[in-house]
Amino acid sequence: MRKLTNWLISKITKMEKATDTEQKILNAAKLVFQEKGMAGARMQEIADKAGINKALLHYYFRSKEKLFRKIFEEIVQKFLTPIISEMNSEKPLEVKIWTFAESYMNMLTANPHIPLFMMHELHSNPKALQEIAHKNISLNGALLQKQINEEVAKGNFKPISFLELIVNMLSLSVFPFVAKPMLKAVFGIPDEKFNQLIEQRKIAIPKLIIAGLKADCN
Amino acid sequence: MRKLTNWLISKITKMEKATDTEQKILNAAKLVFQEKGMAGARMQEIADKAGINKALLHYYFRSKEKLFRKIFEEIVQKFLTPIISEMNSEKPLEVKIWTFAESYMNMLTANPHIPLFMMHELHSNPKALQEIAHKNISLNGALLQKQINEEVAKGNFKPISFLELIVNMLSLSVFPFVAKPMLKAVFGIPDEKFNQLIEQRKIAIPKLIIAGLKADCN
DNA sequence: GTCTATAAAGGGATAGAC
DNA sequence: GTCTATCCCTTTATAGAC
Repeated sequence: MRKLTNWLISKITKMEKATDTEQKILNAAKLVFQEKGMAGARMQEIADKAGINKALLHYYFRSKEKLFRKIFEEIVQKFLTPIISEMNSEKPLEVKIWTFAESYMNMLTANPHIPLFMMHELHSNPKALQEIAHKNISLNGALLQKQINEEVAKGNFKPISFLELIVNMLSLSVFPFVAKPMLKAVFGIPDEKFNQLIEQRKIAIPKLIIAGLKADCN
Repeated sequence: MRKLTNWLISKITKMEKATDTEQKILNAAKLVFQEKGMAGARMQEIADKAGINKALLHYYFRSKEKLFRKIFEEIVQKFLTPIISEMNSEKPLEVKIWTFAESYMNMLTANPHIPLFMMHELHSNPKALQEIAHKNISLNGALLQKQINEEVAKGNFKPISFLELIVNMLSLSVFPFVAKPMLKAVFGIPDEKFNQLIEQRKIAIPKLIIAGLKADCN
């Protein structure tokens, strides 16, 4: 009986330690991969940041490749889900435009490295997304286009394809985070001023997008 | 006399070969570095693409680091010079906006990998640009701001900082090239449709920017 | 200048003890 | 589960012949 109890305790302890360690690894890996990319990341650095050693990394995730995929999938999800679910919602078009900019830039402010990381890795391995993309809900372009066309019919908006609209919104929202190092260097912008710029864009972007849509602006 | 002639011919031949080989290396390195980034690039691949062997790479450029810097500087120049010289020109503001979008996207169409490469490398080594930036002419923000303020005073434009304006123009023009792999995967866009999108944006971007500036659009 | 061969370092992955 | 020690392949860089 005593033996059984000890066995249980040990088992549970190990399980807790396991999930704990696994989480520490994932957190460390997320940091390092986002900072250096797949090619630039070093298993040693991930181990150090997680407070363990390389061997244990391979015990949990058999290879660098496997560990990377896990992180990559998670980040792709985080990047795409908000866009897709917002655009697929039944809200009125103008509401979507307003809420998307604010909520998305909030997410990016909390995770500023996501866009550049994702774009870079996607560029060096375009097939990687194909599989992941199919696991997710996909964007309902038809719905969005229908909403646009309704506004056009009412004489409120000029015609535009949903793709153009999304590219415009993504460009204006995401690019500053991708270009942050350049903006800092070329214009000498300190962090504080960058944050102000982002804050201000949560309002400026919807305004710009809508001004571009309005039929009475030539 | 015959000997001297031969020596000269050999010397000249070697010189020609030298600049020729150097150029082949630089071209190959440009391709590989842009495709894989500094960390992902392999000297072997550069040598193969240049039609020579690794040893010769090190003969011309002592290290991967040195070769990379050369390429990186050239690309930064190519990315920044058009923006800066266009914005520093004395043309009227609206003309700048129109010509920038078209000429810049033409350059990017011919060199589609430049933005992502530059952003990625700048992210992993922010100090690198500091030195390069100082070698170049810098953007004259005061001139641009003066032009904006004049239009505001005339009642044509709403107030905006030159930084916001530039970030908007850069975002809309550059982001599609950075996001191309994602757009292809998520929206299933083939190359041909992507090119159409870019072509169409040469006109759509200036229109959008100016609609956002016009005082009579709310 | 260009090559082949090789040194030297880096870094992912495994063996085996605890 | 976690560690130390080590393997071994990859990749940068150099030596030396032609």
